[in-house]
Amino acid sequence: MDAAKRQQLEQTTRYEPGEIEARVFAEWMEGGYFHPDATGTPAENFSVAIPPPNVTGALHMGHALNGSMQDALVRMNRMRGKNTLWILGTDHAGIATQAVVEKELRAEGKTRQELGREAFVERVWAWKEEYGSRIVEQYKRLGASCDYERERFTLDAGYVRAVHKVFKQLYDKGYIYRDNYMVNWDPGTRSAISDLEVENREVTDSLFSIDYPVEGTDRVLTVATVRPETMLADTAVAVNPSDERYADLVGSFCVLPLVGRRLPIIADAYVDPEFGTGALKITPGHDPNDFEIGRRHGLEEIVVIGPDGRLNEEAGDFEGMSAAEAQRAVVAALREEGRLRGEEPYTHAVPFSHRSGERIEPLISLQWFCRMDELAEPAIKAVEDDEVRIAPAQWKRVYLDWMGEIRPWCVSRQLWWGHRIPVWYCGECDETIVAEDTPERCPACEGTSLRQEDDVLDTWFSSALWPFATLGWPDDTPELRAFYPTSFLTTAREILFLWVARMVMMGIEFPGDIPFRDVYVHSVIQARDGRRMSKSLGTGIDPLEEIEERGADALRFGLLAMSSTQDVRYSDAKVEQGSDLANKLWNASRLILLNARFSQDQSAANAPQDQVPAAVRRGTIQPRPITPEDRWLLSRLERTIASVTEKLEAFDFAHAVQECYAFVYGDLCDWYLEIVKPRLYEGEEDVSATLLYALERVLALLHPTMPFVTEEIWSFHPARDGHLVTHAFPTADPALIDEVAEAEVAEEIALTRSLRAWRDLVGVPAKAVLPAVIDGMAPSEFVGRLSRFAFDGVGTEPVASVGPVRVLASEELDAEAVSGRLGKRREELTAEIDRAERKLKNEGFVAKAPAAVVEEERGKLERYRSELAELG
RNA sequence: GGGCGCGUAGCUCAGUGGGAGAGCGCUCGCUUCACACGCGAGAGGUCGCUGGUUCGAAACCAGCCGUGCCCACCA
Repeated sequence: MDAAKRQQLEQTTRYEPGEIEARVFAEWMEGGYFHPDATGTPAENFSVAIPPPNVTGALHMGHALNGSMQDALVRMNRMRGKNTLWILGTDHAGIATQAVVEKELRAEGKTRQELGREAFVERVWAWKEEYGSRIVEQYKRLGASCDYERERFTLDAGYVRAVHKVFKQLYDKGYIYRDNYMVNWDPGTRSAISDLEVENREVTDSLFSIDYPVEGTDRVLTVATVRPETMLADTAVAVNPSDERYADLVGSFCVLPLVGRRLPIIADAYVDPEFGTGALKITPGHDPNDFEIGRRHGLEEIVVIGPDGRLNEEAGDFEGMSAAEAQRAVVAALREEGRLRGEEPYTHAVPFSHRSGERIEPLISLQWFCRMDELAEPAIKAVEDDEVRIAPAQWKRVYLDWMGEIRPWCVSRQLWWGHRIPVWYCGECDETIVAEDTPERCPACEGTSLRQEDDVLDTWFSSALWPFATLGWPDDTPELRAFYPTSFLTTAREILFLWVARMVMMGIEFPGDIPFRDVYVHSVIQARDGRRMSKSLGTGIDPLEEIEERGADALRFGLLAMSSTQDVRYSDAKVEQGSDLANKLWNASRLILLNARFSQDQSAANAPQDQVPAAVRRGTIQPRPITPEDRWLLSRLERTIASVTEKLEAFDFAHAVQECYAFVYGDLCDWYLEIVKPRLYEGEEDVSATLLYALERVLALLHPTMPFVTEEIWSFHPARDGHLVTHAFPTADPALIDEVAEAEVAEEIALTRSLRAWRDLVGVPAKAVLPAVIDGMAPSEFVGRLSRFAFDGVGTEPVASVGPVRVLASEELDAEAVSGRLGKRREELTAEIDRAERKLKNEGFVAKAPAAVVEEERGKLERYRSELAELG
């Protein structure tokens, strides 16, 4: 360490992340550590494809949590010498992005229709060029060690090729088809959306009962509906085939009020005879169930509500009204005709668009669909066989249940921004051409008047290709060979179906292998008050503000600490705990680095080689334990390394970081550093070596979760040889586990604590050193120093016992307080003895509990009794 | 309607069969030469309720109460 660095370290008594993070990140980028060569095999390498954020997005807590988890694993594996790739990029996010640009246009008083498709799409690209990399920059603030040189976008040229190839192959296999079918129509975006983009909400509507006269009789069938306006499109009335009340009417006709259309009365098992009157009006054009029934019975499909949510020319007098207006008008007309039998409040689940928030209008339209059964089959097997492992375990079940009932996927969207469907229609011979590249002429008639399909693909169609399209598929690239399948995916559970399942299906179908080995479904971080974090509710907490305030390491630590398996409220205290830890590390390091005596012969070029590849620099300083406390520290450290590693590998990030915290605060700082301070100040080389060794390992162990502070401290370490990012991740060394030293020092620590507690309870002045003698053992020097007792026996009468220690009378001691404390201790012991005795008198316990447990209880009783006897 | 969670200290959460834990907050004492974003010592829980299994239950089982999420085509 040169003089300037030493001075910097001496003067900086607090860790200040703000000044450091940007510089450290720039060093990493300059070093090219995040940009691996495409060499090796997927089995040897480690790779992760980031869930691509929307180009319109700003980093939110979900990203920050997700990113913290991925980065922890990515960094750990990189430090293990694996060729590690974390690929990132953004999603074109059809609806969201189109909405942002349309809003801009509106502010200028323009619409996209005025602009025209081509100009509009150009405009969106311009927007993307200007703002699209914002979120990528924000990931850097978090410290995410992505390969920023391999950034991808779901609409870049290579990606478009992949999408076209997939579409064509699925079409050629007969999975993709075009059909007039009932879809979830979102009047807000004026597009069809998939089942997964619909959310059901409880709504209270009116349930209307309407009389439909039966033709040729004076009977009526009373039907119930919450959507009376759709009656204009009714094409039948259905009853249950076993319903005797109506058996004689099946086959005859009703007359539709207001319209006069003849409606066949049909029998279908779907109808519940218990509900209402047991007669159901059938509207195949505007109800998914009725649609199914209609197809079963070959009913006419009439559509009265158009894509704009208004009634069309089929609606006669009601044309042009909105659905709500039409409802009022239809009800009024029915009432006038005396057909309205009743009206009552009715609460039920109603579909709403996840995208626009508007109520879904189910209607029949011409869309592109993808049949999923065949694709799902191997994707089910992959998860059943744990080729793709989903954790926590309950999500495996959820995945399999959903996949078992998978339905066709509506993949077309009536938008302009996105992958325009690679289908062309021939204007001359009606041929439909599906091609990867724009065709010159019709292959059937050689005609050249080809018109491309207007619709674009669902954004998730391209997202589904993410793990392999980003690696260059469909070309056989070095990246694909080195990094596919990827190793790990972490995701929020809400996109398990929307995204994860589809990647598994597409991965197996196209590159021919699963897209990732492990999926970890993480918990949701809620707002501080337990509500959802959401922009619209104003409950979001901005991770960048938190980074600004406490540092990226603090936020990362906090989020990981919060992320147990259950959903959890955002906790400022956990983030603060992270910044406390960073500061603690910084200051403990200052103590070590400014006082340790380092000489080159400590650096062990002959360090034992283990499994860490040569490409990774390994630890360079060897410890020199000479006391039990040294061996204790090293033993505790190795245990911590083993445990933290195990937790990280099991995606148990919360416990991993908490254990790091406990080791640094407890074992290292509260005890070991306090214990060895005298030796350190004397310049002892042995303890210096041990401390530098321990610090190196601690920094490496913590680097995956707190990369900035550890990298910065490492820059002051005398053994430093390059950045910490590529330093070897510590492997626990079982040779350093020392049970004897651990037990011995643990006992001395316990004694120190009880001596301190005793003094506090008796009210001894903090600085007073109390005379005492100790029976039977010669404790380490630190026990007396840290508890401020002098075990030299200089003093008068013993006045109290604390374990093996006899405290001697001195003027600092208040006799009354001492005897008070003594009495309290007697009470405690009596209670404990009573408890243990009762337990041991229980015959069932002695007979059935494991011998070790009984023995332990006997030992305790023994100890309590003898302590009580000593107190007199 | 089906499924999955959760209910533990004032707050946020750990803890899957052998004497209730962490962080924050609170109380008391310390400007001890790494750190006052610090150090030391404490107070504070009939572990939602009721039954059951067990020598032993916060943990396992059943029921109930409260609460959250996912899936679902009864108008």
